[in-house]
Amino acid sequence: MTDTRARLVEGAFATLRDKGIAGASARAIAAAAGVNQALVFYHFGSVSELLTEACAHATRSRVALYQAQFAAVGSLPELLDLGVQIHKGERAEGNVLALAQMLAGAQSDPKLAPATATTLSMWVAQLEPVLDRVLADSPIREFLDVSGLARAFAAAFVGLELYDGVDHDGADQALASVARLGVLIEVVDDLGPAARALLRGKLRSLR
Amino acid sequence: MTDTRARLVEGAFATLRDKGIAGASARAIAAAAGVNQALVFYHFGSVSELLTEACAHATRSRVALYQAQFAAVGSLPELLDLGVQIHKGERAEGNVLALAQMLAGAQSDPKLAPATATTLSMWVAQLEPVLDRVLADSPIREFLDVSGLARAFAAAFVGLELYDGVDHDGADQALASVARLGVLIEVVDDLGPAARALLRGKLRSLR
DNA sequence: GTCTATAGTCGGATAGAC
DNA sequence: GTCTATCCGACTATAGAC
Repeated sequence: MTDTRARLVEGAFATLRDKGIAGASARAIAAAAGVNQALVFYHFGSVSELLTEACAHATRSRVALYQAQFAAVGSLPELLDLGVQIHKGERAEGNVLALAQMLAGAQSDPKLAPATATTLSMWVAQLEPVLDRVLADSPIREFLDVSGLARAFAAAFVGLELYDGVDHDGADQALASVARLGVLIEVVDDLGPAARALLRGKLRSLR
Repeated sequence: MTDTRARLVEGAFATLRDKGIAGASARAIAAAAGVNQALVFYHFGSVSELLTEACAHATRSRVALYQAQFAAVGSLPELLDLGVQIHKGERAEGNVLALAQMLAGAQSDPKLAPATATTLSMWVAQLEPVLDRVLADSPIREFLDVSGLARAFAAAFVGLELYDGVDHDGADQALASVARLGVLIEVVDDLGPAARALLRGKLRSLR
């Protein structure tokens, strides 16, 4: 990737993060990148395409960063703790916020939708096998839709990030309560063979 | 409220829902309301203030609509079912989507933040007492932060709504999996006195 | 209260010099 | 590949007629 292209991609991401989708104009992006405004159109054709590229690039690098940590997770509480940790890291970095802005923009600009869906699915793809793994021994696993849960968690994350922007304390409280929910499930899993068999039976009867 | 004011409030909401925060200009809103563009500024001073008013008004009326249903909820699965139902109703109506757009806009326009936080807290205020009530007899209640959970659910809802805009099937799957999670908690609550006491003890030791 | 008209700014996008 | 210059549409906001 040439220097100018890279600067534009970086500038687009920073603008999306700092000024939101409503403020991510070609001029604002070019200013953040320190290049001429016309180059946005020369290199990417349109602002939407540049934003698409920026979002994909940023997520690729962040997902790669966390891959090892996802792989090291061995229990649900650990996974939720990693989630809290990622939330805090990405809040500072602004990655999830940028994704949220893309999601908001995609509701009315169809050109942004495919890239946004792909970006979100990159996080889901990380989450799903881990969730599958930590629930492997649990009696509740066959009752749950792991793939759906992974999607729900990813979407909830985005919502929490947006919430954080208008009520920081409230969002922190919400995040902490979710982390506690993980411990709860772990405890249930650890009730002993009798309760475990009872639980399994009850769940089976409900399917 | 005079006719013009009411039309503008209605038009602002519709524009926010249909064109997103990036497309909610004074001109677009006035066109949707069928009134002159200058009247936005005469009646509300600025677009931000009109959006603030529109969001508050829409949420007030929708929350009132669901109040009876919230009051009738007697169990966690019922609450989650109501959540799914509200999600589907509001998806059609566009209320949660409008809130999501306000949240996205508030990240970069501080003038929108207070109204957005208030709007979200109106949903949380509905949710919290119900959550408190359906968990009243559960051994897990004293381990959970009900207020935080209510906030997490509200934020997750917003995230799911945004997700829905770029991947309808994925969002539906996510929503269904969350509803199943409720049944799971109910089943755990219903394991019998022995397992219940055991669970209570384990949770106490973790506090 | 409502309208027209308009000032002034910012936006996407392109043409053409270098 | 990069720049300047520019077209033209859309925007916020206001002034002033009615």
